[in-house]
Amino acid sequence: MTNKELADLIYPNISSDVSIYEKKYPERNLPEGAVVSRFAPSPTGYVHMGSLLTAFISSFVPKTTNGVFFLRIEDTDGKRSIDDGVAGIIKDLTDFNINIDEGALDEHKSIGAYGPYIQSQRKEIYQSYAKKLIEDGFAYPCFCTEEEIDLIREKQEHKKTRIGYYGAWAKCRDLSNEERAERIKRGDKFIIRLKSPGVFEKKVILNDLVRGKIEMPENDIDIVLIKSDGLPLYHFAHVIDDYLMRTTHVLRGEEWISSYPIHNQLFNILRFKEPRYGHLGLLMKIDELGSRRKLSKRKDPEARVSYYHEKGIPIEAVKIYLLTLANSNFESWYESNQDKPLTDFKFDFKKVSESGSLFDLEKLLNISKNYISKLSAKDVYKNLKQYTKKYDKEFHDLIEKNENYTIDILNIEREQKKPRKDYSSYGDIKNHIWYMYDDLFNPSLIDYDFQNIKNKKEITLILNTYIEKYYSIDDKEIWFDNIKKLCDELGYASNMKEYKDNPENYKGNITDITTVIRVALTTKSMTPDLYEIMKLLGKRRVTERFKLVNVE
RNA sequence: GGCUCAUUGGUGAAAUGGUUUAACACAUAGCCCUCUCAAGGCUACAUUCAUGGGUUCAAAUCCCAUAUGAGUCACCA
Repeated sequence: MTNKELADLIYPNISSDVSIYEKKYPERNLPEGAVVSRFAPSPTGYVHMGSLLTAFISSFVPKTTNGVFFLRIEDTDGKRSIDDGVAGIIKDLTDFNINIDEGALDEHKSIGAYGPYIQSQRKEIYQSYAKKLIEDGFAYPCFCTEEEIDLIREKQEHKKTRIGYYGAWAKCRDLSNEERAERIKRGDKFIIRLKSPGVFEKKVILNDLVRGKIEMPENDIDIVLIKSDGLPLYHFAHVIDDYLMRTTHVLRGEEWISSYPIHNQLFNILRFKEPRYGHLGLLMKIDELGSRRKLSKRKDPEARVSYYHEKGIPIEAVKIYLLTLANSNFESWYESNQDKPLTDFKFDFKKVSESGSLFDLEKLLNISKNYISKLSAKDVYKNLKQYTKKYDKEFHDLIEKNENYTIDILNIEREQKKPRKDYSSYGDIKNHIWYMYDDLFNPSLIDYDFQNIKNKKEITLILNTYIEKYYSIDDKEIWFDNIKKLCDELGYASNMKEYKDNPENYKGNITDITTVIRVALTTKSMTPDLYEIMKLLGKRRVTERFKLVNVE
């Protein structure tokens, strides 16, 4: 019995003429140096930050080279796929402004001429190539059960030899076609395995975009090509898809390095042009015991893309952070090109970190702080409104009701060469400005702490004297002069240098006085510029809040 | 266990055989400025690049061994 006859028996309704696919998906007509890259996740739930990083880089490079970035859904494992998985991925991507040129839009729709972009819809293509491989003697049906495979592994472990289905261990490899046909006709379950021509002692070299040359043994394992459900395994699907979709650059996590020999072998056997590979370091985190480990979706909230939305960390800041992790020369580039779009940055694979980066939330927050500080108050307001609409409805309604007032608050010490950097995220803003709103200002719940001045009578005296004789908010200098006069009248030093020289001459100094006023107005001893706050509060509210203190 | 990769300060890292007594950024500490805070300015923070050998006039940079960490060895991706 010939291979062809066997192949026809296995796939009677599939054509092994793969040239139709070659014609259907021709080489792309793109300018010299254009990169075609892709993001190929499984729909297993929300996107991991590490995946987002590779997705981001994958989308970034085509943009700077006039190439194509596409999305392919790898759902060949029915057990892992979840409902709405595709929608979740697309949402995470669009939330991070990662736009695809081609690919799946949802379970049924897609854009681009190289589809379908969902692997479960490409079954026939894979089977067609599998059939061809059987005809050419590079693949065969394997009837081993799970138990038999386990047994082989046990024996190998016992003998301390390499584990896997290869060489003499591959029981079904040397079955005769007659025997194969007989078992198929008998209805035995089977899968399609590669008849690997590899020799373990020989080496293959991966010329990695980020790591340079890596030498590995050839693959000699008869890996599974097609599972018993008729769908391909990752390796087979990857090779066929990225060839047919004319991918030029495959960017993926470093966990894939060790399967490169398989991919290389498959590309050779199928006579496909191999794409370039870039293996990115994994995102790490220090765990409770002080050792490094992979950032885990299950254990670490910050591994989830949704975490940043909940916190209100600007997408742009996360992108900037991701780029600083991804490319070591990005940070200095950004430093001097803040006004330019991120896509102007020339991404360099050689500048990609080879070891896994520690994910540093602190640094991200700092980047976020800087980023927010450079926005206009109006933009901050807009983003804050959008954020609170979803995560803090009460505050959302409040700032919407007081739009201009809120913008004024957000503008405090903003329009200057070195703006304040108070807010590390939109979720953080309320903590900084809640006291500006009467609705949130509930001093009955709070203990005032006036710091140095503890005497209630003295506090009342300061506040009363101030409001009666020295209150003024027309001009910052006059305002400050008045505070100084208040100090002089009550026996506090209005000049700090003088106070430092002769502290015994005074009851205290100007900072004690401003602290009393500040705490009375805000309950906090640390706030932005007091003058600005009073100006926005206005005399009515200042008086009211002073009275609240007096009541005590 | 086999194979593979990695290892520079608290963190991200630069440097790829010689202007390095290791850049820059975050964090930390101190000082200055100052109505508080934040910001900003200044200063401090690895005599040393996991350890041990070797090559070289010269090594964080090349080689070997050891240690540690990571990844991978599925009809998962």
